[in-house]
Amino acid sequence: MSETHTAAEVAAPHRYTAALAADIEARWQDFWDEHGTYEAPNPTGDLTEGEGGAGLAQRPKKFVMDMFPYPSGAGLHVGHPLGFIATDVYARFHRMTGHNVLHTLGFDAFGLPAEQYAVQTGTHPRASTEANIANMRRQLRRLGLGHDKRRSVETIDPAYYKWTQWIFVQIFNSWYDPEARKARPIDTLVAQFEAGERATPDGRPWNALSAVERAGVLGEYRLAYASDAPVNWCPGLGTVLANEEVTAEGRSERGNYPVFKAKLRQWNMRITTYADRLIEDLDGLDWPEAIKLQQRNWIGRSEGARVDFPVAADGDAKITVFTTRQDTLFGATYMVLAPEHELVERIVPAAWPEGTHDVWTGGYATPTEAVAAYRKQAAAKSDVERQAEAKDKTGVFTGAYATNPVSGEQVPVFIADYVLMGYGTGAIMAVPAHDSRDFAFARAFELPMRCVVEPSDGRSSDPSTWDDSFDSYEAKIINSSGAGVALDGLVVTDAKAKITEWLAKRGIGEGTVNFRLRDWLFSRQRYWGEPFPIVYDEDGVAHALPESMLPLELPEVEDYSPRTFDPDDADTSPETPLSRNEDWVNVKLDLGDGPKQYRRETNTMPNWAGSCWYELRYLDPHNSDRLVDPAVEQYWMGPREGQPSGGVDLYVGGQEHAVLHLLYARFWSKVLHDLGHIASSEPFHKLFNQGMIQAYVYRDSRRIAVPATEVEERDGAYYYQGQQVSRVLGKMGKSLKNAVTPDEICAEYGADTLRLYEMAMGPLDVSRPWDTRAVIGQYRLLQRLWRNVVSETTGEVSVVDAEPDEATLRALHKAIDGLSQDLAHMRFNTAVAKLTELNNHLTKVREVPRTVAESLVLLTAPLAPHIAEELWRMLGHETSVVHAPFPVADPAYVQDEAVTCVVQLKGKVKARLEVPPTISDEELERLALADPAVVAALGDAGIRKVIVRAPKLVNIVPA
RNA sequence: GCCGGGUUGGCGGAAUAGGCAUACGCGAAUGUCUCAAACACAUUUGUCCGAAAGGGCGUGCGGGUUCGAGUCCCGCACCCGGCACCA
Repeated sequence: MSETHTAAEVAAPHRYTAALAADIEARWQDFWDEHGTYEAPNPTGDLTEGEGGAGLAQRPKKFVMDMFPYPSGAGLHVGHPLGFIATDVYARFHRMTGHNVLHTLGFDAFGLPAEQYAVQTGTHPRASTEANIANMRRQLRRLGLGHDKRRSVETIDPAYYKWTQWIFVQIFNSWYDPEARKARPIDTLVAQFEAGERATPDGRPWNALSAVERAGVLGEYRLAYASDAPVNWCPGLGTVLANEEVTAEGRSERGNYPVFKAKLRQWNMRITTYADRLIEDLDGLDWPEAIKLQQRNWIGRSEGARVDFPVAADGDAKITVFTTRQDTLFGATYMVLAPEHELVERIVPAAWPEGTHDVWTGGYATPTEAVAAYRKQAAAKSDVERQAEAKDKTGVFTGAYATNPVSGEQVPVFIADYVLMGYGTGAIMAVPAHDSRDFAFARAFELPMRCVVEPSDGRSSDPSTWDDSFDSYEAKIINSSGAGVALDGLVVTDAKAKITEWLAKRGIGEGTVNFRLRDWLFSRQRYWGEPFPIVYDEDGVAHALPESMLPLELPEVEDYSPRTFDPDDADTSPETPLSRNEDWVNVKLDLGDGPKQYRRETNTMPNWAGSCWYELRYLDPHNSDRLVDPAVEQYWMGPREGQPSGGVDLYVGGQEHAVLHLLYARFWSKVLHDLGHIASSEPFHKLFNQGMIQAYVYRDSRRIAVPATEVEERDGAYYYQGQQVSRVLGKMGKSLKNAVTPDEICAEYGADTLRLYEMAMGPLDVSRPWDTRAVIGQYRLLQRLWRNVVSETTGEVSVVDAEPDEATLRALHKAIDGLSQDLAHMRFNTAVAKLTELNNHLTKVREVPRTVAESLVLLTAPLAPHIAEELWRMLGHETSVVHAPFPVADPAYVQDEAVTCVVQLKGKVKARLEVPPTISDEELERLALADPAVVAALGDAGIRKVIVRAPKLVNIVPA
């Protein structure tokens, strides 16, 4: 103790202060670690021990999970732990209501930032990542989060990524059987080929194919496959990216570099085979509708038809289009191929046909020149430019004509970049009268339009008079009769069905479903990721490593930095850091047919890989024989009542993962389920998106952020070093100079105060601004709580062994009831408010009865566990409050003895009556009409009607 | 452009199921304690009129349903998020 005691310290030497909080918190954090307080028992395996391990079968379980953090070098700011605190409160509440609760936290530690940081500072990514993890573990421990530390995983741990690689091998060694609607081992497909049940592409028997040919055939089926395909190449990052990692502006999500299309040999996951199931199974999940919708939109299912248009000059060639409006086939007056479409070379004639319109040729002498020029121009265009020019349609005539299969009409074939190679078949039939894009193109190129859907908005049926196309699903089809089929008079849906059937009968089309979703590009030209468990033999055939060779550890290399290029130089190609280690790349292995020379795959997996399945490893983190013990997985995640697909009971994280991580994880889950490795077919049953904690950003006249803590407010304006600065709400972060760390708040008030503040700020799913000033409110609450149980002068427990009075009992049971419901439904902000109300009530009671104090402490425990443990111990309990039973409300005290009934006159409150809650309507009406204030307000006016809602309301309507 | 979410005091927010608008907290004002300040504690705090009693007005804007609307319906404005030439 120092010499200079403040007056308050002298007057109240045992007040709850930051120093006392720090002492309490450190002690209990040590206690929890020593006693394994948060260890949840498994039904079998090495983790059957754990607090409350007995009677596993009788107790409900709860698997509560956060999206695990990426260990950034900047450490945590107060925004990061919001979700962690929420799940912790939720987990603690469920422990106290008798659940076996699994709650832990790992680290998603492979990925670009660690590597970029490592390159900048010259440290190995493992070293910087481990240091970051250690720092974050320290910061998180300070918050008193009740994690089962035995179960924490790190994706960079070889013991962990052994199983990431193992899962990759499972996916590589399977195919999707559309009949069974599930993934099956690739052997079952080979068996079909061998037995001749399934024909090879060229019809030869399976055993007549060479090993290379067989590998090629199987590659068309494997769920993980390498292929040459146009991919997103980002020279600035030196790697290729998944579609999901490219922004709408055609730039990289990380780093914001330009992204180009380049044809490269890359690994992919056949996620498209699961498109339907990924949509269907959303129905059984308890997810925010907004997120489900985003996933549905991303997968983008659309029903339509494929239709073949024979090329007029080349009887064998046909252009297959995908359309959702096959009912408008009679209105198709031209066709468009994507510029890259492979049919283009084949159909282009030597010369322009007789009478070719001038605007169609682009001013070139021959179709070949025109097409080549347009292709070049289109390829050079970035996605940004392409979108900016979306309204100005460009294109060029190929010189070829195709035959409309229903009208027999010859329609010109164009190429134009408004048709995308990656969607549908890369070719469309253009119906300018009923599609706005085709309409714009037809206007620009003076192409004919035919109205085949009767306009229902009063316009004429002559498209030449229109400003835009007409689109309706309720309208009737017109002008659509021809060779063998007539659609006139049918509404759109009926016309679709009829024409689809007709096309199918003729073998020139069929009803089909198309998806926006593409296969998932799975390889990266990076060092800091999981190596692929794949080697290539001398013929270039890929082989998966057997389980006995896993994990395939990430080798040391001289230079782990990616080869990056001028961000704008599209004519570059990636170089993998792993390829620089020749000793590692070239290996002699025995994969079952004797030692042979192989070459390793030198790409690494994307950073999503490790997060696609980590929930499973939490369950059985040390199992070296299996990914997860089936009995353990069944116990924690198996399907059950109301959770048809099984999964984690609660998963909390940010909205930014709506499609990426959540879609990938669902896909892996389904494959593992199909192959019989897990009982659950969805990883996360309930998903909750927490909002962001925002912070004010102050900028000076040069728009540069200034340190937020040094800004002063005067008369509604803000000043930094005398200069006025602007204020906007933004993200919290180091670069914006507005980050507040949990460490500083813990130092000033303690972790319990921080926890309460974050929970009290507002509903968990809403974003709101951080306000350091307001934190003190929760500090005061804890001081009041402390004072309600402990004397500030003696430090002794001050509760009395007396019966609580009626009002206190009602306040207590109301709080118990309110907190029970609020915590169960994750309404943490109102839970804190109710705890505050109870505390405020007890502050007014001179002496707090022991029984009430004990309940108060139990109610506090999920939210502020340290102070609750300390008070629980001081009240004489030997065991931790963590597993103490949460109080149960007595309904007799939840309801008020007297209810305030409002008496309204035409909806305006005129009087209040204190009445018993059981009062009858008749009695209440009598009382209300007799009330002097009501009589006075009513005056001479008669009564037309009286609405009585006993016991809360009477509304009188005067005549 | 399309889809989704939102708009309540000076601020964060509360309001089962259409029934007392503003719980709880911050801030502010006043007071107690203190030589003083800070802390803590107590009281007040939507707004307008009024000395008060009391009254008027109030949940983004305009309309509607209803005895009664922050809540339901129609139209509009603004803000935030997602998707975006997807055939």
